[in-house]
Amino acid sequence: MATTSLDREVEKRLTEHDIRYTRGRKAVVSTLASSDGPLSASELHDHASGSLPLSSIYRSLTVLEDAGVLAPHHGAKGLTRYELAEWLRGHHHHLVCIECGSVEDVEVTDHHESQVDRVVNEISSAASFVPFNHALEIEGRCARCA
Amino acid sequence: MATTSLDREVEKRLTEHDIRYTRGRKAVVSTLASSDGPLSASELHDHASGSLPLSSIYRSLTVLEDAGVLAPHHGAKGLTRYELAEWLRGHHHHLVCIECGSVEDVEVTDHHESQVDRVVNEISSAASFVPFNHALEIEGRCARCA
DNA sequence: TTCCTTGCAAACGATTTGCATTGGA
DNA sequence: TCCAATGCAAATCGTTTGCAAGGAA
Repeated sequence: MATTSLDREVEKRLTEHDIRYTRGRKAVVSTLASSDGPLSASELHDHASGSLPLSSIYRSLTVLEDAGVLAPHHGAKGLTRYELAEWLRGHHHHLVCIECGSVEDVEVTDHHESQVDRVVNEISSAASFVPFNHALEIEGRCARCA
Repeated sequence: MATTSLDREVEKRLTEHDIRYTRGRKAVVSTLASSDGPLSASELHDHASGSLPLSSIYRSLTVLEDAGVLAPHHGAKGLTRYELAEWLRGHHHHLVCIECGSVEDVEVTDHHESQVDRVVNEISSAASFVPFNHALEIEGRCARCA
């Protein structure tokens, strides 16, 4: 497991929070970094071939979320999947397949993003709501299932 | 429990699916109809003062979702909340409060909606994804918590 | 050494299901 | 009547937690 620049950024963030960057936590971060969409605890468990116990994965996920390294994504069947936070991965949206349940990340052009932002701000201010972030989820059939 | 036009629409839909529109199902639909946001099974249970057993509520939710009367919303803590489907409630988006966890519906003007639609279509086609629906979730602080 | 972290197993809470009973068309 | 729907209790499944052992500063 090579130390990447992402590792260094995460480590810096964790150090600021007095949290150690351990084997299990590194495994979770690096697996998520190489995934093209959010993963659940059990998917991470499978990916590690069962070497990390589920309970440890859950604990890592909680710690990393609290430290702002990961962001949760709540999906069908009550499954919570995690992905790297936006300051690490960049802002993106999700394509959720109604057929196979997969979630795929998509980058969005600045042009599109600014349009979404404007809509978000206008909707929010009309409702006296202070927007913090937004998520655009597109449901449909992925290239494989269509 | 008066029979509203909504009741008639739901009943028609259920009849087409050979499903009965019973007491428990009516209670679920009417509670959701008068709510200003999606509700979970236990919230519905509370709302009915415990008169409907949780298992029956879950079964009603499943049946009504399959019939296209309800739509699920997956939120924090793995909670699944339900709301009336769009053909009954109209298209809308959600304001999710990061402070109190409440989910509030917001109507969106046609102008805003068409902008979102365009972005959704362009993102999708670039990813060979066939969009079916979309959900814009705005996270932030609600008027009460801000 | 001193805490933080990990593993395992037991505990939890939301949701599902088996089965006998009830109820609606 | 007859089969779908309901209620209760037991079973599942994702997730959390207590506690003792292991590991990093």
